[in-house]
This record gives sequence, C-alpha cells and structure tokens, in this order.
Amino acid sequence: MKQVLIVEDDENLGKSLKKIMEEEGMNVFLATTLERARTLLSEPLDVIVLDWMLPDGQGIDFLRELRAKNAVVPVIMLTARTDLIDKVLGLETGASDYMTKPFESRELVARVRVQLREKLTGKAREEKVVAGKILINDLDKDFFYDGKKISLTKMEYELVKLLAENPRQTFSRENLLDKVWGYENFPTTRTVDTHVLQIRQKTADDIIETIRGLGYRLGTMGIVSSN
Amino acid sequence: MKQVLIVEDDENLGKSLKKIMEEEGMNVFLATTLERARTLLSEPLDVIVLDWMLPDGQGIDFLRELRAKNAVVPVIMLTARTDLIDKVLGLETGASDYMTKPFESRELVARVRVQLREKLTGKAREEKVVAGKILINDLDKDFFYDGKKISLTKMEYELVKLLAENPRQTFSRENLLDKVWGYENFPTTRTVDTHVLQIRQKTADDIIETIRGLGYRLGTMGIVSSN
DNA sequence: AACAGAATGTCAGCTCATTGTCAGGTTTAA
DNA sequence: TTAAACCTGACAATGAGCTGACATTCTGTT
Repeated sequence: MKQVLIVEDDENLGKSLKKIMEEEGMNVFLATTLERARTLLSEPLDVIVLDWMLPDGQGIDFLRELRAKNAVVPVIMLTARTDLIDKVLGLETGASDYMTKPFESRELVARVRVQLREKLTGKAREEKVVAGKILINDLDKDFFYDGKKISLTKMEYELVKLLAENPRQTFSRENLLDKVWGYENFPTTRTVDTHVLQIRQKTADDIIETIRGLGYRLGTMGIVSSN
Repeated sequence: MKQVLIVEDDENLGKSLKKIMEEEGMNVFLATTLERARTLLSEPLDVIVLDWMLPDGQGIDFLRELRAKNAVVPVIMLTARTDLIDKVLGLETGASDYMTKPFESRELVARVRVQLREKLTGKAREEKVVAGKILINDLDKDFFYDGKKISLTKMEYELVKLLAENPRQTFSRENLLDKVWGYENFPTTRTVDTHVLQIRQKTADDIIETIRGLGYRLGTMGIVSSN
C-alpha cells in the first residue's frame, strides 16, 4: 500500500483530500503543522503533499530540510500565490510538481498518482548536472568524467558538484567551506586544497582552476564541450 | 505569465524547447529567422534564447541591435563554438548566459528559469561592472577589455574594479591603498604606480589616467563607448 | 627657453604569502 | 572491528607583490 503524507493547515481541505485518497487505496497521514509532519517522517513515505504556508513555518523550508537529508521522496507543493516565480522556486529546490489553490481535489489526486507511478518506473525527473566532460547524476550520486565513472567520496562529490553547477564562478575557500561543508563544521581552509588535490588526481589537473588569491572555479574543460 | 522568445533555425530543436517550456507555464514564441525575431520584439519579453548562426545573419548582431536599443532583457546564447564563449560574455552589456551545443533541453530550461528569477530580484546585474570597453564579472572574477578576456592578478583586479565602479572619480594613492589594499597592509605609494603600470601594459595605456599631483582615475575610454 | 625639483614611468630582483603535495593521526561508516 | 574518509600539519614549489634604483616627464620659476 502506498503511503502519502499531506501537510495542510486547512483541516477541511486536508480531511477531504485524505478521504478521496483513501478511497483510491492509499494510506494517508495528515499533518496540520510542520512539527507534526517531522515526526511522521519516520514513516516510509511515497509522496508528500505540502502546503506553501503553515502555522509554524514555510512549506518550502520543510522541503529544504528534506533535500538536505537527501530524501528523494516526490513532493507536490500547494500554493495560493499565483505568480510564477514561487512555482519556479519551489521546483528548483526539488519539488516534483505544484498546484495553485483553489484546485480540484480530483486533479490533485491524479497528480499524486502520477508521482507514484514515476517513482515506480524510476523515470522521475533525473537530477543531472552536465558541464563539458562532466556528468553528474545526483540521484544515485554518480560522477562521470570524460565518459568514465569516477568514484568520489562524499566531500569530493559535493565540492565538484557545486563547482559544476556554477561553471565560471569563482569561489573563495571560505565560501566553499560554507556551501559544501556547512556552518556546523569548521575545517581549515587548507582542507579545501586537499580535496581539490584529490579530485584533480582522480580526474585531470585542469578540472579545477586555481584563481590565485581568490579561490577556485571549474576549469575550462567544464565549459568546452567534449565533442 | 512569462514570455520567452526562442530564435533557432533548427525547427526540431526549437519545437522541442517550446513544448518543454510551455509545460513549465511559459508563453513561448519561436522564430527561425532574425527577420521574424525582429517583428516579435513588439512583445514584452522576459528572456530571449538566441542561436549563434541563423539563415539571415549572426545572432550576435541581433544581440547588438537589442543593446543599442537599451533593451535589458536577458539573453542566453547558443553556440557550438567554444572559443567564442569569452567573446559573447565579454561584449558590452553582453549575453547573460550561454550554452554550448549539444545540450540537455532540461538544462536550458533550468537556465531560463534562473534568468527569470534574477530579472525579478535584479541580483545578477549588480555583479557586473560595465564601463566603456571594460566589463567585469565579479562573480567569476573575470575581466574583459575590448571584448577580450585579460588575466589579472588579485591586486590588479581589485584596483581596476574600484576605478571602473567609480568612473570620473580621481583617487589619491593613499586613498587607493586604503580602499584596495586595506588598513592592515602598509605598502609604499609607489606600489600603486607599479600596479597601474601592469594594468596598462596588459590592456591599453589610456585605461587609467594620471592626474598629476593628485592620483589616478579611469581613462576616458572607460566612460565614452567607442563602438 | 632653460633649469631644477618633483612627480611619475619603468624595470628587475627579492621576499614572502599562497598554493601544491604528502604523510600520519583521527573520525566515521560499514 | 576494519577500512575508508577526513582533517591537519609540515614542507616544497610557485608566483604575486613590494621595493629601490634609475629614466622620463611635467611644472613652475627665473
């Protein structure tokens, strides 16, 4: 049986959705707050329906938390705000779909089914990063360089992914520590150098460019197409 | 609804992009020639995707026409030639982004979304400094002079950036030492002269003007565009 | 116009900060 | 428990930045 989590503070709407989905044979959890939703994450969920605004926080923040934990569960965002930018933002942080309020309950259920099916067939949105000779499949954390799969450690992977996602952009060591290592960890800036070295040795020297006195950025091979 | 213009002579590619973007909720115009594209400029456009080579002219000329009209719409250039990237980005008020063929359609759509967002927040623009023949991309730490990319060292870069950000303003050597070198460092004022020399040699003599007895300022080429 | 003095242009070499590289100890994950 | 990953410190290599010396240009005065 498929398990669905609905995070929605409008109880009427939530219960109505729950009922329809249960008729479809789904097992539905309903949370009216983010706090409650977090406790329900212990369940093995197949789809999450997430409202944009909630009494104790933004749905999008909850989504970010999920993605930070590498959760791959599809998320459908609900929002009353019609301007496109919010939709775009929602999608970029990894929402699989969205709906603007008001909507037909039946349509939402249809979309939930789409997500369930895509999750099964594995054809969901492939999170790929392509930059020159680099290809990154973020779903299974695979890194390819020049057509060959290279085994990278977690930090190496996160580092090169950030650089590949922002080709040409120069990052200072401090900036990289923030973005890749996070604010909780405080390694030396020299740690960055070491990891850059590892990546260079595993691939090619020019994969990462040194901008002396400023930091690192993706090398030109990340810009030049290989064919 | 956001409006996107695609100028691409490969009809298959164009239609495929159109379809994907329309699924994202964008309103897409497709032009296979520059002539057709010009007529579509009457529409209020949010992003333009522009191929490099078109049956009736160069995409880059179309971009120049746009900029001559002070159009601020972001432009994403498509090119198969990797050696032209620096030129595209370095052109005055140049392209906002580029992609080398072949590319993933999804990645292009993602970049269109980035441009839409940046256009709203107005963030990307502030990271570029344009002054006559000078273009500085502070995110990338790239410096372009007269369309050519010039490799500058850290201090050279910081110095010319300050001058380009404040054209017409004359800075004393002491002032430059404070602003560029910072209060922690105490080099001789002659150090400024040396760096000015390096910049002049790497670009052109008249990039920095000497105000005898007072200091330096950006040359007139940095104020009057010479196209 | 010629001159002196000051300001600036120019160059080369030295210094030292930055970065590359590696080994070893510590932590983390299987 | 064991192996891998991570971080750190040490040392080497590199090159940017600084300085001092000398050349050149400019300015104001005679």
